[in-house]
Amino acid sequence: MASTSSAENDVAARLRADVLGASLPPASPLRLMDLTGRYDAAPGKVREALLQLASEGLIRFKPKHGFTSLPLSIEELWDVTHLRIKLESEAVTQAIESGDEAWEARIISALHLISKVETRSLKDRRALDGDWSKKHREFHSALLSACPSQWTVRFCETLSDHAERYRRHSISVRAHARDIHAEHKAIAEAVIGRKAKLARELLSDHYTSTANAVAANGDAFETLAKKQRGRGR
Amino acid sequence: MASTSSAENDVAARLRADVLGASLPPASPLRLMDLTGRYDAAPGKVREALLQLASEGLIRFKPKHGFTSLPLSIEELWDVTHLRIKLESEAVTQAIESGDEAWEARIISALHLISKVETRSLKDRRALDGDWSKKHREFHSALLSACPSQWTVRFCETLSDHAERYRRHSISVRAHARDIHAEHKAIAEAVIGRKAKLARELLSDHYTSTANAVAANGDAFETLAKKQRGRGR
DNA sequence: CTCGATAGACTTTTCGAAAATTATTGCCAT
DNA sequence: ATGGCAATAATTTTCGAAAAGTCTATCGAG
Repeated sequence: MASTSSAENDVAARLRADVLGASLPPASPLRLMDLTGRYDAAPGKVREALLQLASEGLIRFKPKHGFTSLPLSIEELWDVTHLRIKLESEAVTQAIESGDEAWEARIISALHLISKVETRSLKDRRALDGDWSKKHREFHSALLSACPSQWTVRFCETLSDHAERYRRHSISVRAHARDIHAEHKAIAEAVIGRKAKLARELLSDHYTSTANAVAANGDAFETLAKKQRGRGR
Repeated sequence: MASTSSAENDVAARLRADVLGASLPPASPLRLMDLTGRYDAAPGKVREALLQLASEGLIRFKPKHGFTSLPLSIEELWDVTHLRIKLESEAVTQAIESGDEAWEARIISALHLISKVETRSLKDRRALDGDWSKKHREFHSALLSACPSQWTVRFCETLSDHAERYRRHSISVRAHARDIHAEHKAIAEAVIGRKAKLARELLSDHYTSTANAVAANGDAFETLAKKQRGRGR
């Protein structure tokens, strides 16, 4: 979360991208030796990366039984979504109160970069998901970057990761790209215009409709999870 | 947080107790080899424990420079306190809505155990801090144990750890023992009586007055922190 | 006397094989 | 057939020495 300095710990970063990016099936065991092969790293290094992800709640760890990816559940989806709305609304309100021009510039910059990726994705329509997700994350992070409460933004980032895991597991991000971009633009304008109440409402709608879209495909992963669970025991 | 299975990983538990219990000075480097001696464990094991604490934000980690304990700052104290009030109020409200008899029993049980420790501390007045803190933590945990939002509970526990770090660094917990016990009793009664609004107010007062007591001694650790910081660079 | 570079000491980090633990398979008795 | 038991296989965990990196102190030049 705060400790991965990008170039430093490559394995942890790639592993996280795979967990978040739905490259790994949910609720399945993550065998240490498979991963040493997959990432070409020493067992100890992989173990360290796995432990780090476990501490963020992205995977589960049972002391002598190894690691497993988490199942997806509709209840947790809504838990994450509701809490995220609550915390992020608060964070944005505080950011609006104490944000300066540099903060506004960061938001506009991030919004621009998202739209760049989106236009690019019209031509080259595969595998932009990772790129788009990164810019999307940075946009929401920019919104919160003027919030004086470090703990609030930290929790928001954690929830953001988990929300992304659900999003990437169920829907193709490009599916509703146009709508989403309009929403982002509206949010950015409300925030920079210092309209806290409007911003909160837009943010709430934004996350709620995303969660609804995920939940619509939710039956799929619910049954999948059950199947996996049944096999596991 | 969730991954330490008590007896399993001894070093991490002891290290955490020392960080929370103010046995280690704030804002000072945690040298790997010192700790291997202190806990009589292999370097790798200590490193693992250190990384775990770093992921919880209890210590800082710079990739090739090792670990340092965190400084104490009044701003962070209030950040933790305010967010904790917000989240824990919400969690208690939800717990009140959906708690059953077993939940009520857990609260009463935990309250009883606290008072036991407090009466015991009248005779044997030293080194009960660790024991009292443990029971105190369990009481607040019991309050939240019927909250259906796992994420809210998890964040509350993280904040609870950090609040304890501040408390233990500045004031002797027994100092206001009688007042605190009355507060706990009042909170328990409000919660079990399903008076959500009252419970929220009491909880808020409880944490605010603790934070005030810590902040009153705050000048001490602020100057200490400055001295350490000046020496460090 | 100040500044910069180089050598040395000290810390952290990595790696891979050995050890401990758990899961699986095949077998025998009931 | 079924249920328990033992041996085997697979996997995780540990350990310590070697390697890479960082900080400090000394020495020489300007």
